[in-house]
Amino acid sequence: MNSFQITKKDKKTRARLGVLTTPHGVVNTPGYIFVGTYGRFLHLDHEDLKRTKSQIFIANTFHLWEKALKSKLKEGFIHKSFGFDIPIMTDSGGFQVLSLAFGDKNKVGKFMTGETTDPIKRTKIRITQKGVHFNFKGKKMFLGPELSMKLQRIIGADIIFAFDHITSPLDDFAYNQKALELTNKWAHICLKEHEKQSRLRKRSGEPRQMLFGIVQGGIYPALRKKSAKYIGSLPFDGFGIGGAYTKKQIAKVLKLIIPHLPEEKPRHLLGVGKVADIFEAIENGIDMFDCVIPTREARHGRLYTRAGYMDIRRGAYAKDKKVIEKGCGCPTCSGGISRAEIRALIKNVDREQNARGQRWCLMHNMWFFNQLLEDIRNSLGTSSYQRLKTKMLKNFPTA
RNA sequence: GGGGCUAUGGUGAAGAGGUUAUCACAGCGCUCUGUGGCAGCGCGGUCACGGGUUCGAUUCCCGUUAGCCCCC
Repeated sequence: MNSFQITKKDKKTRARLGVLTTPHGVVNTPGYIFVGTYGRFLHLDHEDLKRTKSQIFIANTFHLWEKALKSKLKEGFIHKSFGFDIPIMTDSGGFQVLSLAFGDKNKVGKFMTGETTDPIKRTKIRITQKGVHFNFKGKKMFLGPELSMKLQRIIGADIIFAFDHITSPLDDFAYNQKALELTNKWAHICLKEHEKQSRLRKRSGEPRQMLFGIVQGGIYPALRKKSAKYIGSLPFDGFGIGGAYTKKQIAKVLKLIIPHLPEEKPRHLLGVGKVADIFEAIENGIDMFDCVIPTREARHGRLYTRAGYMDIRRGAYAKDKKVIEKGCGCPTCSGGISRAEIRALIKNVDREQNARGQRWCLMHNMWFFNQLLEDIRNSLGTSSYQRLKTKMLKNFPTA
């Protein structure tokens, strides 16, 4: 029921085309994975999502934790409770609890944008061999590999991730080395617990979930290489590449680790997906990636067109009767919804009106990225791929 | 014709005799990378004009102009 077939390999790069099959359908790769943290997309219903050509999405264990435990749905919680019948994956929650310590003040998140070089002080969380203790909304909580596997089994996505230890770009080699040891240890615990959970699922007739291991190692080549070799040798169904980076380091990291991962298994780049990143990742052998950018920016009124960004809130669009992008096949543009109409809605302080505006923006951006990926898949290995890449990099200069 | 009130960035407002004049909305620009939501950050003003009081006025006084209101 679960499988990954590589259908074509590019001769010049590490790029490949593939088909990932899950119990809820297939995913053509390389594919874009939108982030629906709470198991759904704000302002979009199931039909809306389908109309954006979305093949799959990713939700989050940390955010679904409580709801899943309270749910009376014993099997297939995530698909049943939100009514989506496409493939879904869940992140382990590791990133969420560990990045609590990164802190906003340092401007250190997944990417470092601040100037600071002060090391991270993890005062808000306590990391042990078993997992992460942290405070959340005034409550003492704990999440670790074993619990994450249990939760992800209950949530019931088609693909789940191992619980890993992400580091910050500000962590030194020694810290990254220690963190990597934990990630490796936790990988074993996840595999073991996953087998246990899979037997439970089998007993109730549920299909096996694919488990992806995660490569870490920060910005240190030696650690990345070591991590890729080690995690790649374990019996995971696929691999995620995790971590926080300074800008422009993703490509270097990918070049280093991809050769050490099993060719026949899918590779997922976690949390990265600006336009330029897409090409970089695919050419380095990535099959899928998730990113909040398309949906978050849509909610903020930044729309994507082949000619570049467009902030629909600008006054210039107040009386613009044109659609966002001529010839675009998205539900918004093909439905003839004008720029002026979308602008008026998204600028409206009324919650419902605003939500309607966000819905048009979301569907457009999601379509844009799905269509871009489809075009990439169709053109890979030909000169039109290069033309597409050149054009896109020119029109989306900000990484 | 007489009397009153007001005059602060694009708009609506706040403000105090003395360092970088406040807020909201609009405008413009930037940002968003393992996301919940009308986002965040930044840039636009010398406070109608002329004169006076004062060490010093956008803030006090007079006049001009404009707008609003009342009376004849």
